[in-house]
Amino acid sequence: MGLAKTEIFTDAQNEVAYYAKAFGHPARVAILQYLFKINACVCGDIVNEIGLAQPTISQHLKELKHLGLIKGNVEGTSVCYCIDLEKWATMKNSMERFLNMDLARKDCC
Amino acid sequence: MGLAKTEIFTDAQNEVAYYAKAFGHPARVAILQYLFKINACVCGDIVNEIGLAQPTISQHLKELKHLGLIKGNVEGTSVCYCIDLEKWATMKNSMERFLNMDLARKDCC
DNA sequence: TCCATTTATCGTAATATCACAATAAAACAA
DNA sequence: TTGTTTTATTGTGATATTACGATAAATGGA
Repeated sequence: MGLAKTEIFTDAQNEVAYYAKAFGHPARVAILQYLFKINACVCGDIVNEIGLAQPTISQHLKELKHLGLIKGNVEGTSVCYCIDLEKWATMKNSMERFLNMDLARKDCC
Repeated sequence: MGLAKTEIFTDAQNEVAYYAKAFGHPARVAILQYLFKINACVCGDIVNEIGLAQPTISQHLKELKHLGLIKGNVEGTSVCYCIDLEKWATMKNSMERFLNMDLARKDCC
């Protein structure tokens, strides 16, 4: 079906999956890293930085924007993207709660 | 194309994407949480715990096993799955390095 | 106004993912 | 051996993802 049965999972589980899915493509990982590196907000030279076509980058940016992890400010003919640090913190919280499951666990099998 | 251009990204970027992709489905998140919760290793009552058909669970388990995050021990007719804590730590390291990009960053835009 | 620049959107081809019914395979019990 | 239980595999339909050429839309400058 290509369609996950989100109804049967908890909000927390769906949230982890939701964010993780966004990081499930190296281009989006690279875009986020680049936006963090270039402290000042940067626009479409992301296309030059990453080796993908402009429509492809635009598509990835749209997904990240939809998640709320980045914001885009229109500046003349170009758009300046940057990380939404508040949202990043929220996401990080959710992901870390998941990743830290191992603390408090003993060995197995 | 439905095919990511992994060649143009760094190993670290691809690794984050690789793990994140696995967490990109709530069923796999739920399976891992369940395996952590049931400290003793657990077999196919994962199917009962999660509300998905047996072949579907088997498929998700296969992916997690392929990643190395879980191990399966055959015990008679059933298979006992458990978290591979060592691999989990490796994965966590990779993910946290990515998630902690924000430390050391100022505000933007 | 007309053109150049930049980004977004559309359309589409190739591939991947998700879910499950049907069935096979493996192991044990009677 | 025959049946039972448990898990894996196969096959398939529905949908999602990735990538990009072509084009539209927006803005500023000549």
